Amino acid sequence: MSGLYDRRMPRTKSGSLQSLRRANQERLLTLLLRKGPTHRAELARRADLSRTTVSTIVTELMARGLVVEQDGDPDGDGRAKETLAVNPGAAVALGLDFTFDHVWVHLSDLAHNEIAGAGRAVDPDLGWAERIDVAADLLERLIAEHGLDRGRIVGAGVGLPGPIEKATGIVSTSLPDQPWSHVHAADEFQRRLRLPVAIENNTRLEAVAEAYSGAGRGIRDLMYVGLSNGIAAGLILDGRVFRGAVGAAGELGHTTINVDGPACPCGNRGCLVLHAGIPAVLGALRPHLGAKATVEDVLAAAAAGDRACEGVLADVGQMTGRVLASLCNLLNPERIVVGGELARAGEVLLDPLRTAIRRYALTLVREVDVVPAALDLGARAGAVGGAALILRERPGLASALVELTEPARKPAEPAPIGR
Amino acid sequence: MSGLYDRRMPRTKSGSLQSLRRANQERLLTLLLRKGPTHRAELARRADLSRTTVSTIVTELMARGLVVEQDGDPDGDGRAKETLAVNPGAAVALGLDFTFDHVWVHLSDLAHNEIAGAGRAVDPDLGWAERIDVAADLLERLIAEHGLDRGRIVGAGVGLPGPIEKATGIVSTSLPDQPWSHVHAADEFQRRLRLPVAIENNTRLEAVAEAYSGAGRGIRDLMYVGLSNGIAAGLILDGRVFRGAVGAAGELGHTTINVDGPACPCGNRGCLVLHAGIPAVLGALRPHLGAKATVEDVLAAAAAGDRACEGVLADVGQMTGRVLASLCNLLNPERIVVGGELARAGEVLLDPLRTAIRRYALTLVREVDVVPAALDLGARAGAVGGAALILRERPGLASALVELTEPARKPAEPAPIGR
DNA sequence: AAATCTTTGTCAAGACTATTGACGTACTTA
DNA sequence: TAAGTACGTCAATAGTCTTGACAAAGATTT
Repeated sequence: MSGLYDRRMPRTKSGSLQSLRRANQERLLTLLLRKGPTHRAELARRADLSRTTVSTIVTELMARGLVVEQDGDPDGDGRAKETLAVNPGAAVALGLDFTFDHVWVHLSDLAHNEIAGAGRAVDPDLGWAERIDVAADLLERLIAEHGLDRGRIVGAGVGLPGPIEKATGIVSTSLPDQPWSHVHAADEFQRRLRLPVAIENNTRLEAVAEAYSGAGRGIRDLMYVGLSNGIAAGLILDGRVFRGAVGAAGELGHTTINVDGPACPCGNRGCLVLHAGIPAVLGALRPHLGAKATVEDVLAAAAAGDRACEGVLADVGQMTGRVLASLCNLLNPERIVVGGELARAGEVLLDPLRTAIRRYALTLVREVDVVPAALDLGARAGAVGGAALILRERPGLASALVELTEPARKPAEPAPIGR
Repeated sequence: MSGLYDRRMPRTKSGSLQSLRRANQERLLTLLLRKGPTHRAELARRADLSRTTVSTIVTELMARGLVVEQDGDPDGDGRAKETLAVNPGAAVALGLDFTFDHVWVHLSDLAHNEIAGAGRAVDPDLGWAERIDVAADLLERLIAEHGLDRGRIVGAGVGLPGPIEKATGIVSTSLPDQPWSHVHAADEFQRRLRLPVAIENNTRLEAVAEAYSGAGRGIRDLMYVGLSNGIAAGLILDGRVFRGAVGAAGELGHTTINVDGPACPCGNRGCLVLHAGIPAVLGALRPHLGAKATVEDVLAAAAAGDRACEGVLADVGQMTGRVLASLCNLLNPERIVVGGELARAGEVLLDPLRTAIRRYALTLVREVDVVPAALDLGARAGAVGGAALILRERPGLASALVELTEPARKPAEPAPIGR
């Protein structure tokens, strides 16, 4: 996982006395980041430190602007607690998402609040370098517009289409006409952004957004399923993003559901995506709605009670559910979040999906609950997830925050974002 | 995961000065346990400690008998290194495995070497309590026979048939006639063994044995597939055992491979196990080999070139491979280890399995390599895995080792193993 | 309304640990 | 044989955290 991150950690000699202080600073900061606002005595208990030590460290952190006092609830016996919290404005996380025809940029504060966001449609044929230019342009505007300090951006989570090779950070899609094919994305973004960068597959970022601030909050074993042109999964296993040996985990669309089915460009027959992807849905309804129908049209018609549309969406749910049933047997997730454009069909699709899981999965595992993506983010989900990924998984985030506010540090470098 | 472990950790105030020494002791010990023998300067670099500190700590650890000097390779420039290693005999890990007709007991030293092991066939109808009695009896004999110190056993990894509920440690098989159904195994073994206990599914323990000392050594994302009466997987994801939301992850046998296939007791139709489980194999060959044929007979016949047997085993491989292809798309493992009784068929089965994966999985993920289980452990694999699980995943093992050798500690308690 | 209880946050003194810098040692290379 | 290199150890120093005591702030009881 760390392969995707810049590893210029502050080489503090962990274990030494000098760094013991630093380590404890980071520990308290991490506690505040994870568990939310608390008071000093509680922190002391959690971190197994004395109240005295916590006091001195908190004083330092407050002087650095990383921690602020809130007015919390004056509950409980004894003297009133002085509630402390991480200063959400102390730093910013950046999320970028590149889909085949859009570029999205998102900035979150430390509390996952949206600071700013923007998106722009791009020509599907646009090259990758130009796409980065678009993102840089959007980012520059947001920074200028909101008067942000570049030095306070603690990392960028970047979503790209296709699998990302974990070891190298190269986009290794097998389709040669994809703009990102074989681009060493980790390096490129590193070079352009001068930030710790995490490259991730689009769907995986949507999963992250749902897992940390959407319908999957607090779930350790989560499966996010994106139903759109392709069908893919983003897995959160044991509370962490799972990527697979080479970063290719999550492909669902090419699961065979019908050995004698139609041929697929992938080389097999009867793949799920041929029956349940958006092109298949539109194809099936072409006689009914005409050749120019869009997903919007189908969803609208289904919502209005059109039987044919309802039927096709129900089939999508049923077939997807059958595949998910097997995967539930294998992975036993606690929750499945269904997202992507088709998921907006709602219960017309979800109900048959649930039924299929209950029917085809084993007793214990079919207790999984299946919910629609909760975010009204739509296409922005990927970029939101990118920022969330940084806030949750960037190694040494607390360390970076302390570093960022080092009293005797040289003035922030220019940190060029453009080329 | 920690739910399965006894949590009586030494409540040292981590972060305090007193425990800083302890923490560093444990860190060096952990380094030695994980990375194998090294010398002081190397340890200092790895742990970011000064050579001086490492020296003093190592002296203490040697006085406690946890670390010993070896004669290592005198390579490199400069003064010869004094190679250090964990004293393998400093502690013992216990593995227990309960299959439907056997009880296995295994003791490993800290270097995963076998100290002792034993097994006994039991009546399939035997109750769970009596099975524990059998295990306790075997264990007592081994302890007596080898003159072992009970106080040095640092934990027990226990394999049971069926899924184990992660939160409670209850065996939650849905079959009411299983001896372990609904037994609160974690509690029971805790009570009987007075040890940190990890309860795990049999197949998962076999996976652990392969992962840490067999054909899957060093692989972060590993899939172990057990082919015997049932068909199940044990997953090592991101280097750790994966259990799923309620501990039921790993079921492969009831993946539907044929919608119109025969009915299965699980309620579905055309499950893989109906076509590729041992009963199915024997059933298919009954006209050919007779009703009394065993797996041994089939394997022997296939090895001798019997076309019918070869064909059936090849079919098992092909069908299993088709299912694994989908799972590779989802999980993108680095290696698949095939174990269980049927895996002993060798290439007759593995070759079609590989072919199916290459044919049905996507480009990137089908580079997975597929190997047979390397251990000549046979049925003992589960017990070996139990001990390995303790050595690799027991939280605070290093801590326990230090604790164990505390200079001023009260004499080891009787630690009754029987009732 | 006063007294008591409980818990929080701070202060000063003391205990402990790890580092620094220097030294002797042991082995390799020229 | 001499120089070079890296390892392991020693004494002195600097730094951090804890202990124990105390004032502060609110809740509860009398």
